[in-house]
Amino acid sequence: MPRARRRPAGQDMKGPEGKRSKTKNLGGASAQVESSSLQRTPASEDGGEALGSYWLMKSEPESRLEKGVDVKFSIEDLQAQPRQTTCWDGVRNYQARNFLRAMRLDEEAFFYHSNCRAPGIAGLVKIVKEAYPDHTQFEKNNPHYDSSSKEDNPKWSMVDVQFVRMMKRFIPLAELRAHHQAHKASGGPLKNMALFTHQRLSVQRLTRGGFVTTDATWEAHSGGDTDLILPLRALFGRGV
DNA sequence: GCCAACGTTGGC
DNA sequence: GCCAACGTTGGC
Repeated sequence: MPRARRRPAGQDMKGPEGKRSKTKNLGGASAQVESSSLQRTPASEDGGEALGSYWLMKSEPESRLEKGVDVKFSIEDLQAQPRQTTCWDGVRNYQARNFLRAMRLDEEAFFYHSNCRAPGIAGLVKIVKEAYPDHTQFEKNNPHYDSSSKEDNPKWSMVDVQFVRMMKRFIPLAELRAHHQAHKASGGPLKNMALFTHQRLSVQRLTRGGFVTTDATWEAHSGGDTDLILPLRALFGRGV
C-alpha cells in the first residue's frame, strides 16, 4: 500500500495501518478539491462499473518504522489475522480514499507487496466490509492521526479485506513492468496500469484501461469469463 | 543507502 | 494561482 502502511488488526480492531500507500496528507483544503475531482470520474469511465471493479492494494511486507510504529503487513500477516481479515487503515491520500469508498462487497483485489526485496503481486483478497470511518485518524498516537478531521465529519475511510488465496505464482514487479512497457507500444491491456502511471498510489482500480483496456480486449484476453484473474491468466498463463 | 518521481506545502 | 522547497514513496 501506499505507503500506507498497515499493521495487523482484526477486522474490528485497530490495527493495521497499514498499508502503505497512502500518502498522507492532512490538509483540509485539498479535501474538497479532491472529492470533487473524484465525483467527476464516474466508475463507468474506467470501465469498472459494468463488470464490477478489480483492485490492487499495496502493503509493505518488511518492517519499517513510521513514527515509531512498525508498518509491516504482508499477505502472510493477513492470513494470520482472526478470520484472515483486517481493516485497511492509514490511507491518507484522497484518490486512494475515494477508491476505498468505491469498493463494493465481494469485489476482489490483488495484494501487492511494496518497498521490499521482492515487490510484486502476492495474492488475492476480497472486500468484506464497505467503507466506514478510519478510526486511526482520531488517535493521537497513531502515525496517521489527522488533527484536522472531525468525528462528525470523518475525512478518511477504510474497508475490511479478507484473504482469498495466494497467487499460484508470485508475479514480480519486473514482469508486470515488462508487459507494461511492451503494451505501451502494442496497445495491450497493461499499457495504462496505475502501478506505473500513478506509481505512488496505494489503492488502485484495475480498469479495462489498466488491465484490460476495452471490451474487445477484455474479451480477447478473458475468453468472456469474468473471473478476476483471467486478465492475469491471459498474460501469464494458468500458473497464476 | 541512493535517488528519481511525484505529491504537498506555503510564500508570494 | 504559480512554483520552489520539501517530504514521501518505493524501486533498485
